[in-house]
Amino acid sequence: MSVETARPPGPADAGREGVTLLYLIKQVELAIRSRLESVTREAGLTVTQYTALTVLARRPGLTSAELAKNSFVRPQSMSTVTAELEEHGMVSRARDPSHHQRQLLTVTSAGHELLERLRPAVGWIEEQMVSTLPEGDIEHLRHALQFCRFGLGGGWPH
Amino acid sequence: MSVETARPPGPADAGREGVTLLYLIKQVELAIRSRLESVTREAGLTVTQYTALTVLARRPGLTSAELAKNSFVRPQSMSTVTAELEEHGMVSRARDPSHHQRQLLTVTSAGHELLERLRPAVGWIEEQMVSTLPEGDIEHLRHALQFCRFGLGGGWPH
DNA sequence: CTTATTTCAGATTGACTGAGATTG
DNA sequence: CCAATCTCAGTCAATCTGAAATAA
Repeated sequence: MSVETARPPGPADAGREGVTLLYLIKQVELAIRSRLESVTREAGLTVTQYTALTVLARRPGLTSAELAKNSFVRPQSMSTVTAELEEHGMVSRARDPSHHQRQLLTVTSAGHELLERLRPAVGWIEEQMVSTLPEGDIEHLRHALQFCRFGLGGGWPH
Repeated sequence: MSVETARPPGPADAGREGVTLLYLIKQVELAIRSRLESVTREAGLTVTQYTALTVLARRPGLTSAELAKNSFVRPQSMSTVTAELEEHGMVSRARDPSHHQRQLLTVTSAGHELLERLRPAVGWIEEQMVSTLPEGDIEHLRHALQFCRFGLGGGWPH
């Protein structure tokens, strides 16, 4: 409600009705990625590497394959990312004693320091993004996006 | 491992709080792209080509450079996309009489037919995505995403 | 001369597929 | 033997950068 009236004066709103949610999400993601890349590149990481690192910081002890499932990508794709993160000294890989082919991942102290160093800049991107959102709609948006993710299912590309 | 299976996010998702909006949008976009690719590839187009085609159908007469601005990418990137669309006979390029180096783009009849043919499958992806959303939240989500896009501004990568 | 548009050539990122080796 | 994990090698999609030609 009053979303219409509270809307910021977009440049060129003409012909913008009927824009699909799929298209909107793509555009927002593109805008996010370009800004995130400026932040992570200054730290020597790609956006994908940084993203995996943040997930590992929240869920230590994951394997690369589990991390892949969690991120909806193939194990092979995530494997290269975690290998690069280890090369950069951001994570360490230790063999699982009971499953010797699995490698348990943990964020190193250098990794944690880097995450702390980037936190303000990354937080600023999200603040900018929601800065024009009506008060109280942020949590609503978060929940809606979670529903969208599960609506699309955990299925992999085929 | 308790990797989240097909289940809407419940109130007790320990360890999932604090997931950033940036991360959620990335994941939803990834899920969308993989499904969209299955649809467009069957028609011989990439997702990027299809997306540009839908924008051109809504806003005929754009140039490649204007389309690039509209899509938050560089002119060089969009130029290759529009060239490919012309090769496929989906769009036609006509010189602007008053600005002879500009090429005005219009969707051909074949392009419109293809869009019509793909519309049900693409619509089905969006339906699936919002199928678990509480009733009435879809328009709310659309508006919130538009706010996010304007919050991030029209800035290009640098 | 400057600016915008287009085009060409090459690099990078991030995903994919397939195949092989190891381990439980 | 089977399933899961990890690694290696190659491909593809989509963007970027830089440089050059053309036209207003």
